[in-house]
Amino acid sequence: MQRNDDQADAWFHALSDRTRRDILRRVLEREQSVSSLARNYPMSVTAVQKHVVVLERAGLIIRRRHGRETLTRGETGALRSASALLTELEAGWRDRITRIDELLESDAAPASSPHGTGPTTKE
Amino acid sequence: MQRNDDQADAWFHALSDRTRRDILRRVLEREQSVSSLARNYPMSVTAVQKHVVVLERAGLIIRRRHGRETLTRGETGALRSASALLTELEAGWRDRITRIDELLESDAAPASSPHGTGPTTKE
DNA sequence: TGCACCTACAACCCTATGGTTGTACATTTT
DNA sequence: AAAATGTACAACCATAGGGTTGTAGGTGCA
Repeated sequence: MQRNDDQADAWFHALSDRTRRDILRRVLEREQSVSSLARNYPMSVTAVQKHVVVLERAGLIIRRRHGRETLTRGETGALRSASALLTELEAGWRDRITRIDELLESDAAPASSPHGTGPTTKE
Repeated sequence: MQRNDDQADAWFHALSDRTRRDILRRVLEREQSVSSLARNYPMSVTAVQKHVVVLERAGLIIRRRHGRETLTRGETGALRSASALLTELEAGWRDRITRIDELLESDAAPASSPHGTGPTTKE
């Protein structure tokens, strides 16, 4: 149950930055390398690379090595789950929200959760 | 168009904190005062009050004065819009995303947008 | 009137976040 | 082989974020 909160924290934090949302938009359309993505923004490649890492940790994208470049593609499953979570929140299905993992039909591996201990919010 | 990004920034930032998501969950069920909300969390009333303000600025909740207390209730319209945005993102309706305002059929007044200038992300 | 309660807000602290530059290394290309 | 490209990562900086305490004012009630 704590794990779901971590997951949601990561999702929404990743989505709270417009650059990251734009990156996500692009890699949902087609797989792209970091440097090709970076050309679209007024910031360093490193900055974009960091954004990509954040998206990856949140499970919103998947990266694979291809030669010297790292191709990135969007992970629609996680996005769908995030959307579903909001719908559940609105609907008040409080106790069903624990089942987020089952919503992920894709192979999205959430990777590590860098987010530390938050408030105990449990009830 | 910039306004939509501000709106989305506010939405997802507000949702990125588990305490705020929990507060939102509660006030979607029933209208509550700040101090009554605060009793559920291991933090000061002031901290909770700040969270409530963040949610309000994001347009996710609405507050009204009732005597000495400030009652808070959830705003389902904004939540629905945020969910719709994710769906659009996933579907790749890139140019339709500009219409967020129309998605808000409710009377959700987005209030002020304290979020400053971000990256130019436009394309 | 007096006291308790609810809220608001300023000031402060520490950590997280988004950005930078610089270095290092693997892969392509010439 | 040499140069260019793509990534990764460490170190650093400034600001935003989440928390605290303290002060102050409005409302309810004995």
